[in-house]
Amino acid sequence: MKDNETGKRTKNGRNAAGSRAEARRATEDAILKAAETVFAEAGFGGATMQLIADMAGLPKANLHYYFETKEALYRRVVERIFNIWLEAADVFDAAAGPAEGIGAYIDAKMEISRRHPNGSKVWASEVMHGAPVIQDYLETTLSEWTEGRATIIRRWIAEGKMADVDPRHLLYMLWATTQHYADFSHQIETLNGGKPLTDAQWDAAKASVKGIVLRGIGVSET
Amino acid sequence: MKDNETGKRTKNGRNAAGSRAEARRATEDAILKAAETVFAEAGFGGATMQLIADMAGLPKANLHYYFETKEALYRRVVERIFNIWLEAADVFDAAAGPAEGIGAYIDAKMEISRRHPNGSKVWASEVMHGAPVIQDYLETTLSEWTEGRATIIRRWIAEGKMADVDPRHLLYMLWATTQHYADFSHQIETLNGGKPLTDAQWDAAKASVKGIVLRGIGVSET
DNA sequence: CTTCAACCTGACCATACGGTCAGAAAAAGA
DNA sequence: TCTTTTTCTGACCGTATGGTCAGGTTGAAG
Repeated sequence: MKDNETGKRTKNGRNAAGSRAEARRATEDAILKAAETVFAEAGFGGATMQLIADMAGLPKANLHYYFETKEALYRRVVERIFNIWLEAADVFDAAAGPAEGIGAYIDAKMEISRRHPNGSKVWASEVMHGAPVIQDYLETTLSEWTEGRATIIRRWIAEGKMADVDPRHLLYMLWATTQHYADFSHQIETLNGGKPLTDAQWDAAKASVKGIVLRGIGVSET
Repeated sequence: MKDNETGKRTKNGRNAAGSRAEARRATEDAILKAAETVFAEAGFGGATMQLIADMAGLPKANLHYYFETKEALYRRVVERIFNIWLEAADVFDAAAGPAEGIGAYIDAKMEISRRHPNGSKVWASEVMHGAPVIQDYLETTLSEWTEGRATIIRRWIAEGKMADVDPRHLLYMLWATTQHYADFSHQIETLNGGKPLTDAQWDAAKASVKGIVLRGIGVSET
């Protein structure tokens, strides 16, 4: 490939300014972003390094300079979305009661589905295929997270702040309903006349989910 | 529809139970079942004809005698689960009101998640990757199905039998929550101490989902 | 029995994939 | 400037995959 850009920039023009470390991070980010898209669209088995390289605008061999293997790259993509996923928990912990906590959690997770649909899909795909690369996360971090949140929910129930429902199944319902808008976005889009949800429709979706769930656990919406 | 075989017997009077047509169907079924498992575990891209052949106990070349290509085989697997999926709608239509109809629909779909987890995963995977082979189903059959059920729900709302919720988002919630128990079974299993849900736990899951959803739409459980 | 179509399969093929590597180019350091 | 380190890349390689095919086997029909 030829480089006929102005001399000041680096060859590919991507890392015009900044230190070596910054340039490295920027390239890694570009690769990770492309990989997320390709893995989401084709699955791990269907994705090819060549496709990821093309989408990132790099030669394939360069990918292997930044990420040893396809598995290593995939793992990084999965870890990335898992962290975003976990961060949504913060709103849960800070809440005084279920209306606030669960309502905010639904909002946060719906926002993740909207902003990171590809990451959600990669995560769903990974778990669906038996979590071959993040089984340890499920057994440690996620397990602890779930137990912690279940404890909070049980306390709210004991305090009479919400109906007596099984915390586990409530959490599964929250995950399922919110992730559905990312993982099945194509189906939703098709049923929406082939068009993505508008901002207003996203708000309606959030309101609908919150409305049913909160009423379902005996909490009046705020 | 298959025309009835003449029921003839072989010259030596042997039982004709294993007629040619029956044998063919049995082999096709074995292949489809193996394919469902492999596609569910590895995704379309990760699945190999060799793996499917091994699981079905046939030489690979034999698969191509029954199914022209990998895609054709995959399509048949997807169509199969889609039909099972649609059948669950029957309980919806026969119902007099939401408590009955939606309650029975949840039960039916939870039962599908339990009995056909692999099929559910293949379906989810297909939709997640943009429905490359069943887009037409989404646009025709599923679209009509959804509109029909939405109409029923709107009627129930008009008759004051349930709260005024958006039928679409209610349906998405039903699909999401029930399918979650199939698609994310591995995660649920891990969070359940590494063991599959017992019969009692499945009953609890059903009850929990029905409880929250029905209360959420202002219907007292029956 | 003989015939014939349906069924089955080992061996093979072209392709595409993940990954490697020698060495060029660029940047940093002296 | 010259040297060293990091970054980049075209060309290449071994392997595994989806698919093919010629020829063998089976069993029903006549």
